Amino acid sequence: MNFDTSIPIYLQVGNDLKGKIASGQIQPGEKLPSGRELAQQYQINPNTAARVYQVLEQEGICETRRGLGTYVVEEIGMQQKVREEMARDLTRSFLERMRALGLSGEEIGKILKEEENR
Amino acid sequence: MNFDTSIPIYLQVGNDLKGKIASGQIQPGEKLPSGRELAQQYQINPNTAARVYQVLEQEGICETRRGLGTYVVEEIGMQQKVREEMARDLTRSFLERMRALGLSGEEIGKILKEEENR
Amino acid sequence: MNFDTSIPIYLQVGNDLKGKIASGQIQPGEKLPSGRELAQQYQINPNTAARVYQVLEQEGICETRRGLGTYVVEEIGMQQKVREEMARDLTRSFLERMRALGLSGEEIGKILKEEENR
Amino acid sequence: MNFDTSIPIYLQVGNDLKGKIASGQIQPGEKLPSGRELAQQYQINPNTAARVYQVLEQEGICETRRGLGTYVVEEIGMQQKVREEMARDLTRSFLERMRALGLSGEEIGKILKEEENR
DNA sequence: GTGGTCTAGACCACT
DNA sequence: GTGGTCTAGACCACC
Repeated sequence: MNFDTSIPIYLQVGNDLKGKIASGQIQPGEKLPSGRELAQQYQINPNTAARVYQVLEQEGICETRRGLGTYVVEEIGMQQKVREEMARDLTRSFLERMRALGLSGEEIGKILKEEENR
Repeated sequence: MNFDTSIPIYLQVGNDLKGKIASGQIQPGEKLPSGRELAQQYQINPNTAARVYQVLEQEGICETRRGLGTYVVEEIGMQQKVREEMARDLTRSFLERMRALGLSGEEIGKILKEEENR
Repeated sequence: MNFDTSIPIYLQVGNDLKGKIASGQIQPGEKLPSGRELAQQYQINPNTAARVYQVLEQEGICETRRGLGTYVVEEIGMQQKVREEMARDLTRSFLERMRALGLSGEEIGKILKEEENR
Repeated sequence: MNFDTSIPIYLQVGNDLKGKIASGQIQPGEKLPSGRELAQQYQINPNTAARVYQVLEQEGICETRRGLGTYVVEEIGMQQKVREEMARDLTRSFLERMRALGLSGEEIGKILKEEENR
C-alpha cells in the first residue's frame, strides 16, 4: 500500500478496511487481523495499527475483545451505512475536483454517462 | 503539495499544472516558470522539473523556446481538450472506486444528484 | 499525584482535571496547560498527556486548537453536566462499598446524616 | 489487589481484611492466614504482612497466639464496631469529595436517593 | 511555541 | 497468543 503523506496512516488503513467491509470482502462478525498482523501487512508500527482499530471501534464498525481480537460488528445495516458514507465521501471529493476544473453540473453528468457506457 | 508515493512525481506535478491550465488559472500563451523555479515551487529536483515539461510538451500542451523558456501553446481548443481529458480521468477513477464499493450505475447517479444539490 | 495501578493514568489525570472543572477551579473557556506542561506537572509521558486531552475532547469537555493549545469549552451547562456525572460516579462507588460491608439503605442514610452534622 | 502508591501497603491490606471481617466473610474466632501465607496472597513482603497483623492487634481486632497463629477476636460487638468504623471512614471521604465538587448537603442527599433506587 | 503523527520497545492483563 | 498501556524520542504542520 502506498501512503499519501498528507493523511494520517491510521486513517488511510482504516479507510482501506472500511472499503473491504463496505464491498463485502470482509463480512460482519468476521475476525480482523490482530494488531501485530495488521502492522506487518501494511508495514506500519503496531501502535499505529492499534490506532486504526480504535478509530473503527469509535465509529461503531468493529469491536475489540481483550485477549481475543477485533471483530466486525454484526449490527443490521452497518455494512450498508459504511458503504453509503464512503460513497458520499468519494462523490463529494469528485464533484469538488470537477468543479475546480470549471465544469458545470450538466457537463459533469454528461461525461459521467458517457464513461459509464464504455 | 503532497506527493503520493505510488505515482512518479513528475506526473503528479504535470497533472497539477494541467489542472491550472484546464481551469484557466494559467492562460494559453502564458510563460511557465523556469525549470529551476518550478523545482523550488514544488520542492523537487531540477531534473524532475525538466521532465515535467518534457511530458507536457509531448502531450502538445506547452512548447519550449530555446533561451526564452516554456510557454503554454495557443492552439484553439487546447484548453478545452486538456480539461476534458482530465475530467474523463477523474470520472473513470471515480466510477471505478464507486463500483468497487458494489454500487450500480443507478445508485451512483442518485447519490451524485443528491450531493450536487447540497 | 499518586496513581492507582489498576486504572490507566490518562483516565486518572482526566478525572482530576474534570474535578477541577466541575468545582470551578478551572473555568469554561480557560486555556489548559499544554501537553508538555501537563506531562511535567503530573510527571507523565507527553504521549500520555496528549491522550488525556483526546479523551476530554471526545467527551465534549475541551477542544484543541492546533498550534494554540487546549481550551475548556464554553457551552452553557457543560460545567454542571460534568459535576453531576462525577457526583453520580462517586455516589455509585460509595453505595457499592457500603453495601459490601453489609449495610442497608437506611443505615447508610443514618450514618451519612450523622457525619454531615459534624 | 491494586495498591495505591500514596498509602502504606500494610494499611491497605489491613483495610481489606477489616472489610472482610466487617462484612462477615471472615468470622469472629476464625484463624487468619499465617504471615507467610498472607505475604503470598497479597504478593507482599513477609515483613509487611507481619506489620499488618501488628496493626490489627493494636486495634483490638485480632490476637496472635504463640505457635498457633493469628485469630479474629470473639468479643461481642467487635464485628459491628469495625463495620461502623469503616462505614464512617468511607462516608467521611465520600462527603469530602462531593463537597469538593461544590455540592450542598441537600444535593448530596438527593443524588444518593436517586442512585439507591436504581 | 503548540498539537499531531509515527516509530520502537517495554510491560501487563486477559484467554 | 490477544489487546491495553506507558515510555522515549523523533519529525512535521500550524501559529
